[in-house]
Amino acid sequence: MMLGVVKMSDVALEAGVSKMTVSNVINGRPGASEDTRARVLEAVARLGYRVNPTARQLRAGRSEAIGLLVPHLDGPYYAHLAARLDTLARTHGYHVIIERTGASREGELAAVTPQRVRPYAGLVFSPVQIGTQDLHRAGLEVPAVLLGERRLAGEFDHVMMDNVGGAALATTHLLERGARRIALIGGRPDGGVDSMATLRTRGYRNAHAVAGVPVDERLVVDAASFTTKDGYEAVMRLHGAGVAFDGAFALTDAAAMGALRALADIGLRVPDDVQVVGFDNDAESEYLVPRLTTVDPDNDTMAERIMDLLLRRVEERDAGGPVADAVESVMSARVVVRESTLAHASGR
Amino acid sequence: MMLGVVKMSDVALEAGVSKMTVSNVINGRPGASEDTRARVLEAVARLGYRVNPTARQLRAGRSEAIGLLVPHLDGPYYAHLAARLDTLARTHGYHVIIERTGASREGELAAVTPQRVRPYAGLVFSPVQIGTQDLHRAGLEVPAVLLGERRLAGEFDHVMMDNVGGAALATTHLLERGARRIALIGGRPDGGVDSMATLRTRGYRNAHAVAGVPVDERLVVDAASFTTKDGYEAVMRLHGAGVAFDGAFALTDAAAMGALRALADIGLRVPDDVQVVGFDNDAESEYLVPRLTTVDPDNDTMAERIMDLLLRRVEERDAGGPVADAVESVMSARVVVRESTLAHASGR
DNA sequence: GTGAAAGCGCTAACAG
DNA sequence: CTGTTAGCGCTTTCAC
Repeated sequence: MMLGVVKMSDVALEAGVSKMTVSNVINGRPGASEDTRARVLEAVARLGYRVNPTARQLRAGRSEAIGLLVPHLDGPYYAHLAARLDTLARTHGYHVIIERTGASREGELAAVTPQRVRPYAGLVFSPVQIGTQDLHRAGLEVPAVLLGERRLAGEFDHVMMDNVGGAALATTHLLERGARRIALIGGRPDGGVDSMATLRTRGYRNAHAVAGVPVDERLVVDAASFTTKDGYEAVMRLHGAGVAFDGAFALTDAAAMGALRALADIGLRVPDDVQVVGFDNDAESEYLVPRLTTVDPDNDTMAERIMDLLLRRVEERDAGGPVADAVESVMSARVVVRESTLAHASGR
Repeated sequence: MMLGVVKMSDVALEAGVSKMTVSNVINGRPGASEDTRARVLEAVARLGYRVNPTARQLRAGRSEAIGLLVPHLDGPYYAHLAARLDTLARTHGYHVIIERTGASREGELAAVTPQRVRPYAGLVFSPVQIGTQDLHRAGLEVPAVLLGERRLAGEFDHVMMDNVGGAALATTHLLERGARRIALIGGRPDGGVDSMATLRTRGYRNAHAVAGVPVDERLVVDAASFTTKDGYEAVMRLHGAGVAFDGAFALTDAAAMGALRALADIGLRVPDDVQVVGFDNDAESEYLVPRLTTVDPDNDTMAERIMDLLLRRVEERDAGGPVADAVESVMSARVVVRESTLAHASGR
């Protein structure tokens, strides 16, 4: 049980070989006799040697850490994704490290600077503010998979959830159950750049158009950052303004939860007076009172897809071969029907 | 806009000085004329130079990253803590990197190995399975603050929430509101090592003892990992076994949420038939139906305390001076009264 | 099959 | 005040 840090030269000494041979054995490179290999491994075990990732990286640029850059960890969404990605990564000898960008432009730019990103074998990045141009300018040096709401044409693999489609599904579900005045909690007008909010708003409008139901613009209310509190306040504002509604589509389950609470305070029954649908299928949504109908964006499949693409890129880079074209992958969403919408269609 | 990575020698060349001078200027070390300093900084700006943290670390062992080792990110608890710590760290030029240990012994041991820990300036670690001995054996080389449920005597600073006291407060609150048969959702018998569950269970028993109310052991039901699902199932088991109760203390807000849902399914009204208290004061607990009375462990103050202690240790180490004794700090909890317990005491 | 030399980008220690 | 030398622990290159 020697004290101090054991380094490769210690192992070399112990095994009676050179550092280089130790390095070769440890990295599973060919060109070492069975005998030597065994001696080295034994020395490694005896001394409890572990490579120093910092040194390896300085020299080889390699590491076993995958960076996950997320705007925040407030809700269960990114936390769950992180857990999922980490589990997948570990089956391949990597592990995931999470960094918050704070959802600000500066935060995101800082997080993708070469010196912050270099320690990672690969990067999973969910950009909120910055676009392909910034990313290109930042000169991202490590394999990356972008993740997010917006379509980001460019040189990076990109996995998106189907925001427009999922929102349309949710809205159509409400329309089919007889709702005609559907509040959109967290809705946002189409602006310069797409975001989760503008895309889901688009889905809401599309569904109305298809069904031939007009949208009363007063039903579209913003909800700052889609938290429970924001959802609560949005419904309260709606009620305060005297806008009547018989359905509510909240852009997130968290916001839906706040909306449910607000409806209870107002004295409106769910689903009898107002039917409610959320988006995300958080684990908790199944246990709300009433249980929440929601859009399941299939995050588990999404996580698998992300890790798949990223590891492919990492290997591709290690192999030093040609670089495949960027892939764009859109996950498909589905509606999970629960108590907050009527069990039976009430005509149409 | 030169391509490739700009290194310190490039800056030195550009500024007409040596690498060492560049290093001194960049690190704000004294001993550089105003003139030189200006020239260097200008060159840095012109070339867009940024230090390579890997190299710096290999040489100096220093970094600006603080590692936060948590068992999981399932609930809002650690996610919120991470956000809080990160915000605090950034005001001091550090940033927080989160790693999941998976709450397993192996996961925790792996996370604290020298090579995993070395990249950090400091460590915040919430151990679940491993104890002071393991930590000592692991030979933690970086300043660390332990965080957690259990009392961990030893060489490390330690910030704890008041599990026993908080649980006693919650239980006393229920007793004062007239509850006499209080289910303990997630309760666990005192075993070899303290854990969040055994400590809160102890508080529950203490409060009963003080009030002179006996505990019916059938009211103490385990709840695997204290999730919403676990809370739901625990109450259902209780009901299935025909155990009556007029109060419920859930070890976490998440479990309380599941308990509320189960009570609704059973047809018991909260707080009229059963009064419910949670623990954590999650942001969502205020928006549940009914709003949840809960124990607020004062996580924000806790985060400040943690960062405070850690940065002090980091500076201490940088200064190379004597090492101060380990500090143990227990945060104090309070009860936040909401709808899930009766607004007026009903005698006693 | 194995090893010696060189150096990744940076900084501590000392010399000037 | 500024520069030179050495070396952190590892891997790439190339010789044996």
